[in-house]
Parts: sequence; structure tokens; C-alpha cells
Amino acid sequence: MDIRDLARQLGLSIGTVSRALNDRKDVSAATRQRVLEAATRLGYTPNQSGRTLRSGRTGTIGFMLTLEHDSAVHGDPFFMALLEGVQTGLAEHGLDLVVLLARTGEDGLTFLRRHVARGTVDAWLLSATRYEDSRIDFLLDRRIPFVALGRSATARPFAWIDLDFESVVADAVALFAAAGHRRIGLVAPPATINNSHIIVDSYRTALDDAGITFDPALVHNGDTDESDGEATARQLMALDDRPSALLLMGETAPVGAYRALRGLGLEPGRDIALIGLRDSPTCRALSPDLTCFTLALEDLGLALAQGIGAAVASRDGHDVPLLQQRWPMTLRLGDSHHIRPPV
Amino acid sequence: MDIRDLARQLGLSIGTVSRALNDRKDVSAATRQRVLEAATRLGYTPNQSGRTLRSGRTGTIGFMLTLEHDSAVHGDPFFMALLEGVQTGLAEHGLDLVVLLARTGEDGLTFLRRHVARGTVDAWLLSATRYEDSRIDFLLDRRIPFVALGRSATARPFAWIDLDFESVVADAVALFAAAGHRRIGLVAPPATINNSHIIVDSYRTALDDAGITFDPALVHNGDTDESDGEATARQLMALDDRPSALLLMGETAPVGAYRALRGLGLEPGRDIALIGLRDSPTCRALSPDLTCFTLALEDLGLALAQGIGAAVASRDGHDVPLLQQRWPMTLRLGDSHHIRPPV
DNA sequence: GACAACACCGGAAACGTTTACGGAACGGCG
DNA sequence: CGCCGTTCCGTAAACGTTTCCGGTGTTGTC
Repeated sequence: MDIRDLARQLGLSIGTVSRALNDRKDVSAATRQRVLEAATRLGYTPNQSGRTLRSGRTGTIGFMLTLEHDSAVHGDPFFMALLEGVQTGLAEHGLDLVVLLARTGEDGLTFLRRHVARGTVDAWLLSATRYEDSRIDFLLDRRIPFVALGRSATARPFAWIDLDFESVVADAVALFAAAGHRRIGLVAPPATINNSHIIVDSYRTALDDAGITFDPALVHNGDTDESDGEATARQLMALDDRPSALLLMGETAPVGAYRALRGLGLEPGRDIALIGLRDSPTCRALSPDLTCFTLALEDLGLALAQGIGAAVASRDGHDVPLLQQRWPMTLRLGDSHHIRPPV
Repeated sequence: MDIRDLARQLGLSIGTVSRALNDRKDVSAATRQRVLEAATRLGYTPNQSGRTLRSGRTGTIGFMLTLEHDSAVHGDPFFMALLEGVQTGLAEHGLDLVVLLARTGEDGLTFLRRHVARGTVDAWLLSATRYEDSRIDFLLDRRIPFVALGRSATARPFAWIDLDFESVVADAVALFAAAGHRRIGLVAPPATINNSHIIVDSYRTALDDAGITFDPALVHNGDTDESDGEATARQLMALDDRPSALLLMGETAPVGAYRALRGLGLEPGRDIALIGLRDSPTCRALSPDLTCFTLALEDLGLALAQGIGAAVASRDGHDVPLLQQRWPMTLRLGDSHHIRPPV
């Protein structure tokens, strides 16, 4: 089923048919209707290669997924909910979504270079943004539309939506401080990840607000995986003046922390107060229930899609306001936080 | 950077350059070398739309991901390991991988239809195969290469790799039986999912082998999500002659089961014996450690990629043996299984 | 030396679509 | 009646690549 076949069937030229299908001018309302009707009736679907070869645009957006553990959202059904939102949002703009996976160890920049040269997608959704992220500069230089899920240290302005780590950390510290805790440990992602810096900074200001003096020994940056969460927790609890509360700002750190604490004879939620970062299935498997933060992931996906739509529009000449948004998270109370410090 | 530019630079025709780059004949070794060298030096990357438009093949494989919870592998870093394996395996065949997401509620068949008509990929990797799966018939009819991760009830032969549920269930039941358990409960996926049937059948034969009479009250098909695992566990424990051991053959069922059992005052691994299906991060968060089965996910990905390579080769005329393989899983002993039944 | 076989290369036609351009028909206006 | 503007449509040229076909040379064989 060609566009040529379709035109023949209708007794029209392929030019007119194309214009009718693409909703362009220079077509009467009657013929447009006729073309659309015939297209659906005969089951015509335009060949994508033909379109992109001629027009230069693919109509698809690429979600760049790095196969590493240090991201904020990867690898759970919740992440799927995000993608679901992105996809429905993009559908309204007539855009499609593909997920491209950067190989482990592969530099994110070479990955992007390859796909940009091949012209796989029109615009990008970046995740797992780093403190210094060469991908952002690359896309800015080439004027390729993109929206980042996460901030970065680049001086140049770019479109992003990021979790509101500031509020999360402030709320968590305030909760602990109100319960009387003065020694609050922090497990943060590694310093290469951008949000690590935000988290530590917010932690310091939150302590200031609560009148608690900052102790660098209570802060630990590292990989946020399970085994590291375990080692970190053990390390923090080995301090002379050990913390009575722990802020676990990593994806899988809580799992390791639970194990380490139990190994030391400390029951979470009874002997030590814990607050995690993001609700997740892994987090749900913990017992006692970990107090942490939830977010409207599908709505976040919609917002990202909206941002992508704006980004491609801005490339096409329209000027749109720059998207820079902190996404709210709300506290979900479990059974791990409501412990008062020892007197 | 065109192929035309490249040809001009070299003083060759574009035909020769194309042949040189695609490793076809009718090119001398010397010029081929010269072309390859110039291509890398000038950073030439062929335009994908041009290639596909002319040749009809995209060089990419699509992994169809359904955004539902009932799949065997979705949504965790382990799944990412699988994709990693697929990708490295495909790279050896010069193929690329994209992940396409079917919208929740969208029929899998219409999803496939759309993408096949658009010609997004050359071949497919299907997951979350159902007992009756129209996607398989569709692809077979259209002679589109694919490999399924999971079996199906279709009579026609097709290429698949599936987890060896038979051995898993046999091993687990044998373990329980050897410990003296006679009342072994089973939580299986819903009957729409293909492996549900395999699991139940294997369960019955394993019971036969152990000389235990089958009791349908001990078997429960249902969604494998958390809340269902909870309800099912509660239901099984409400029986007059309640089970002393539970086989949790769902992804997230163990989480719910742990919660339900604790709610009934039964501590997993102390008051009741449990074995789960697949090792996963969620499973790792459980305490006590759930006894379950592990598998070499990256190797599985490689095998799938190998199968895809064979499938596209068979489409191109070569005949290759049909891939139908049960993938082995090995028992990982935790602390949830070694309980003897009450006497 | 004639002729076939072969290795290598250039020319050109596709693949399916978008889009700039020109032209026909028509109505409105002076 | 002449002219302009508008509406609608057809024509044809791209987009970048692969691949068939024909045409040189060169080598081999009788």
C-alpha cells in the first residue's frame, strides 16, 4: 500500500494526497476528507523511512537509558509508570517513543554521537544526569531538542525537570529534628551524580535551620547500591557518637542499611530512625515499612512529554519559555521514622 | 557528510563506495581499504533512512515490552542485565536494539501491526508470552523473524527460549518433600500467562513423584502482584489443614506473602517454609533471605540475540535449526526454606 | 592471436515520501 | 473587459542509499 496506490485509487496526485494526510494547506476540505477516509479504509500507513529521508524528522523521541545503577528512576515498575506517562503525553503531539540503551561502560557522549549521526530520533530525553554532563553541551551545541530528567552543573541554560530534593531533604531533616534527633546521618549518591550535591547542600541548610551543627563524619557519598548501603551504615554506626537517625538518599541503599543494622543488633524503627528517598517496590519489601517519599510518576512523564513538545517547537522557530521545574514529592509515613533519640 | 561527498573525496563513484562499505564483492581489496580508512577519518555515518528505504532492512531489532506487571522479567536491574546481553549479542551481528513499549491496555497485536506497517524494525523479541498469543501467529503469518522469551500454546512451531519452570518446580517440591512437608501450597501466575500452566502441571507431577496426593485447594492462580500475594497467602493459611510450605511462583508475590504471614503471627522461615521463583532486588530486600532461583541473565540475553541472528538468516534463505530451549535456573539457598513441618 | 572468463568500476534506476513551483479555474473589483 | 488574488491541484525534484547492469581492462586458455 503505497501513497502512489492510494493516489491512484482516488484519482488524485500523490502531492495532493500527501498534503491532505499531513494536514497542510492547498487542499479543499472535501478532498481531504475523502483522502483520510480512503487511507483508513485501505489501511494505508506511510513508510517512515521515506518520510524521514525527505523531511528530516523521524517523529520519534529517544529515551536514553544508561545501564548503570546510579540513576534515580531506573529499573522498576515505577519507572515503567513514568514511561507510560511520557508515551501518552507524546502521543498527543503525534510523537512516538523508543528507549535506547547505552551499553555499560560506553561513554554516554559516543552513544549520543552515534545515534545523532544515524538520525534515529528527533529529540532526546536524558536521565541520570551527572554533575558534569558532556551530553548536555553536545546537544546544546548541535541545537538538538532535549529535556533532561535531572539537573547538571552546566552554566548554560537547558530544559530540565528534576525531583525536588531540596524539599525532600528539608522535610526529612525537619521531621527528625522535631522528634529531638541531633545526630542525623546522611547516605548520599556518589559525587558524580548531580543530585548528590543538591542533597548534601540541602542537608546542611536544613541542619542550620534546625540549629544543629554540621558534622562531616555523618555524611557519606558513595554508590547507592545494596552492598554500599550496608558498608556505609556499618561505618556510620561505628562512630563514637553514632547517629540516632539516618537519611538514606539512594535507591537501594535502604536494603543494605536494614541488613547492616540488623547485623549490629539494631532493629530499624525501634533502635534507630530511618527515612528513605523514593518509594519503590524494593522499598515496599522492607519490614518495618520504610518512611519515604512518593511522587506522581505518570504525571511527571506527561510533563516531560510536554517539555519535549515545546523543545521541538522551539527548534522550529517558535520561542517557548525555558522548562526548569522541580517536581514535588510527598512524604509517605511508614514505621521506620517515629523513634525518639536516646536521652 | 554524504556518501556522495565521500565518493568525491576519494575520486570514486558512490556505487563503489557503497559496495566497499557494505563488504560486498566487485571491489578490490586496495580500494576497500582506502574507502574504509577515509570513512572513519572523515567521520562518515550512513543515513539510516536512506539505507532502509532502499534495502528494506533497518538493522535494528525491537524488544516489545508490555507495561504490565505479569511478566517474568520486567522492571528491575536484572532485566537490564538481560538487555545488556541481548545488545552485546546483537552487536556481533551488526544489529541494534530498541525497546518499544506497548501502552497499557493497548492490544499487543495492534501495537505490532502499527510498528510492522511503519517498518521500525527487522525482527522482534517478544516477552510476557501468553497462553494464547495472537502476536505469534501474526508474525508467523507475515514471515517476520522473531524469538519469544517464553512459550505459548500455539500448535505451530516457533523460536523460543523459556525459563525451565519444570525443573524449578520439581527441585522446589523435591526439597520440601525431602524435609518432610506433605502440604505444599502453590501461588502461580494467572492462567492467561503461559508459564502458569507449566508451573501447575510440573507441580502435579512433582507431587506424584514424591507420593503426595494433589489437593486443588492448595493451588492458587491469580495476579502475581503484591496485594494478591498477600490475599492468596492469607487464604491458604485459613484452610483447615493449612500448608506447612509455600511455593511462590510470582514476581512480587513473596512480598505480599511475607506481609500476610507476619500479619497472622507466622514468621517466614520459622513457622512456615517458603521458596520463591526468581531472584530479584525486591526479593533481596526481604528478611529473612528468601530461598529462590537465579539464572545467568546476561547469557540468556546473548542466547536470545543468537536466536535473532539465526531468525533473520533463515528469512534470507538459509535454513537453521529451530530454537527451542529451556533455560536453566539454579537454586540459591536462603533462610526461608529450611523449616520442618510440624509433627 | 582469438576468445572467454574474470575482476573491478561507473552509471543510473529505484525505494516512498515531502515540498517548492507553476498553472488552471474562478470570483471580485475597478 | 482586463486584471489581480485566491483556491486548488499536478508535476517534478529532491532526500541518501543500494543494487542491477553494462563496460572497461586484464588474465587465462586453447
